[in-house]
Amino acid sequence: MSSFDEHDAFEGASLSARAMAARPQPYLDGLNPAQREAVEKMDGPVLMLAGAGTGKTRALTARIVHLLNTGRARPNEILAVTFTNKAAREMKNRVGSMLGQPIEGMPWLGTFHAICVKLLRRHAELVGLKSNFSILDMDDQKRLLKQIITAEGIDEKRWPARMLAGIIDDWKNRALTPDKIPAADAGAYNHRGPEIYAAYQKRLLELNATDFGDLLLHMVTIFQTHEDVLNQYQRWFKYILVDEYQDTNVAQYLWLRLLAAGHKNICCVGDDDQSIYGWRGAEVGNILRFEKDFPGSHVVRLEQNYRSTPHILAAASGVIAGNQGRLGKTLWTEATDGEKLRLIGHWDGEEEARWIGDEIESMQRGTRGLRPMSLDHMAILVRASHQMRAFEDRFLTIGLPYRVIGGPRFYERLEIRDAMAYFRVVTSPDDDLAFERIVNTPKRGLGDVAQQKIQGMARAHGVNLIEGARLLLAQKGIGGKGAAQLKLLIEGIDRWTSKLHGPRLEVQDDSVVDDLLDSAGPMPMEFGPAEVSHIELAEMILDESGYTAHWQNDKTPEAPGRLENIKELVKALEQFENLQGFLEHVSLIMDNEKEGEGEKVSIMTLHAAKGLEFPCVFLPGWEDGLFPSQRSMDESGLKGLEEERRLAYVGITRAEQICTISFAANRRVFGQWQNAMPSRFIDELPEEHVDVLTPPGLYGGGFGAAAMPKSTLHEAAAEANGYDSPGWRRLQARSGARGMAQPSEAKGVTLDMKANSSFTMGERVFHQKFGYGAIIGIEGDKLEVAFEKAGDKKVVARFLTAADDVPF
DNA sequence: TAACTAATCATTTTT
DNA sequence: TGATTAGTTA
Repeated sequence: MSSFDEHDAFEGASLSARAMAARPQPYLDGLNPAQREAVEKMDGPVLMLAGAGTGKTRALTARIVHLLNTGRARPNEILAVTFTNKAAREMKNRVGSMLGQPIEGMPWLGTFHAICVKLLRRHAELVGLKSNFSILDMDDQKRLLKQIITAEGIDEKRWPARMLAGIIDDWKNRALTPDKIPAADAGAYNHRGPEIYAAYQKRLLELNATDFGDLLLHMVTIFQTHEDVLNQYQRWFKYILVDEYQDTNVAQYLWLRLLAAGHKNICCVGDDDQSIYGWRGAEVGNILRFEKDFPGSHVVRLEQNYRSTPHILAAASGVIAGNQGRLGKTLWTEATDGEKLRLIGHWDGEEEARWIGDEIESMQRGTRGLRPMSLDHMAILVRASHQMRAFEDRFLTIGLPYRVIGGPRFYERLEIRDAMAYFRVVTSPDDDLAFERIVNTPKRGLGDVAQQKIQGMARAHGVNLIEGARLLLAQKGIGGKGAAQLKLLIEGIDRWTSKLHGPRLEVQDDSVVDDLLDSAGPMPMEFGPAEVSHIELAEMILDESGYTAHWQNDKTPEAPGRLENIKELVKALEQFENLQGFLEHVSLIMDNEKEGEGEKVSIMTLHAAKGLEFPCVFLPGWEDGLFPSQRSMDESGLKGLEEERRLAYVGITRAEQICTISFAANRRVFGQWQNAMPSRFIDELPEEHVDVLTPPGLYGGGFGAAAMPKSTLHEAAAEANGYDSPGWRRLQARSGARGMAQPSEAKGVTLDMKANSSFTMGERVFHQKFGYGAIIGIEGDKLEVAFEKAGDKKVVARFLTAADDVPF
């Protein structure tokens, strides 16, 4: 470590390569042979096949450090691409700590999207954009498409904008510009797809905007049509590293291949068994084809697992073995002990949630001779986000702290999007979508009619909406209150825009692209420093527009929270140099990693769980149709099923020590009760690595000690297609006898007796739905209770029980 | 123009 | 079932 302090690794680029090689290489210590091979094989294409939990990130970061340390590349000559911002951040941190100093000098470590934005800002004019283009989110994208569809007179009921957005995204993922749509796709969207796609792209250019897919697509187009530009970057990026290569789509693949064609030093890391984003264009084929695509490549397999017990690995391997056409890996571990996977069936989804809640609480306490486990070490991984609700409901009721990962995102909230739209209007005046959003927010008396007039004027003169509004005012095309308000708004926008920049400077000569490549900054400076800080400007915009006041005057209960969020937004600005930088950051940051205090159980989707690990993992909802998802199977057939199976593999391999799989016979879907068979993946679990748990009994395990016979798994597995195995039917019948006879409030009935005994003021009580609370009023058998989570409620005594007697 | 009511639709997964 | 959206009415 300290050796790096003595000789600065970056400045050392001037030293001879040999001197560099002589440097100590502590980061190589402790790598296993495969990892070490992946680090030291620096030249030529390398495919690092890294199974779950095999120390992939460690190898990847060591490789970067090794490249730097041996003088093969300067920090800014390494292109390191990840999929998520989180992964990028983590890599940055780990490289930094391995080097013993922060890495300011790696401007090209980031997500595909972030790197493409940076590139596209520099070459925007090559595709008809200005470098201050906006990045539309999916909502804007949909609104724009809707406008186009409506203008085309298409029945939006039959051909929804959503569907069109999906089709266009798909084309962009496949790097297809409107002129390259294959004949096979001509029929898309009622045969109008290609044509409307073209119109959409045209409109985006007019708005000086891109959508997500464009960021990559435009860069691929530029590379394909401007050899000089491509050559510069090919020469510049001496080494390329790609994380999660199995998740790349065609556009990303092309982008990488174009860039790697120079030095051919590309190292792709991935795991074909963890490819779970096929639905959004990822091509497992990319990783499967690697050796063909990059001749002379070297393949390294990381197979030693440092995460899970042998039982968990064996179970995961057993499941994934059902897939065809894998590159093949055999995970192994030095660990010996550990519990088998646990499998349990439930009557319905609520019972499943209840059981898992109980289980979590008892693990937290420490049961069965196990040490108490922190809630932070437990996670519930679901297939679809709607499954989360059952757990949230239950955990709220029993007061179990939880955190939802990947839930509604901060930047998707109404007030945040509004505020951002104001900023966008100022930084990118052509962004009509942003203007539309704010023109009547807060209410300015500018309704549909007025907005139509502005639109019409803008279209007639071929200008943006702001100019359109200006013309409309000048021609007195609008009157009354609205006119005055609109005038105020336009004046405001002018004022804010003028404060955005300082005086204009001489524009730099952009002849030296290499200089640009060196810098991490977004753009060459064209303006001097602004007189007002961007933070002050933001506050000014929000105040003067009346947006802040709008929420201050709002009396709905959520208004204070929204104001709070806006405050937070402004605070977040501090970390950026200007509004543009901030907007860009926000549009690319999709994660919401707010670490609340206190330990909490994590709830997330299987997709969100990729790359994470927990000592204890619950995998609920393993029912055919839900998981594997019916939709996946319908849409993509065997491919879909295999992706679902990989999802199962990802889920199981998240667990370090304890993995509990469960399923329910009945579940409410859209308010409708539906029943389902246990997932076919359950049958694929190797029996010898699974313990089948007893379904929870009524009144403290009354259903006898006889566990659901172990033969269930076996029997079900034996019947290749059938799920009405005797064992399952038995379970169903049993649970049914209980569940049907005494529906949801079975426990409540027993409680009634106790509930009738009198409560006293201040007593701590428990309610099935509202959770814990204290008695604050008594009127006969009606009690007023201040619930901790649900607030004050009047409740009939029979629904309450003393908190000490809390059931199950 | 804005607030209310009815109808519809959705549940995969996200940079 | 619940949220969002379109359409209707005041």
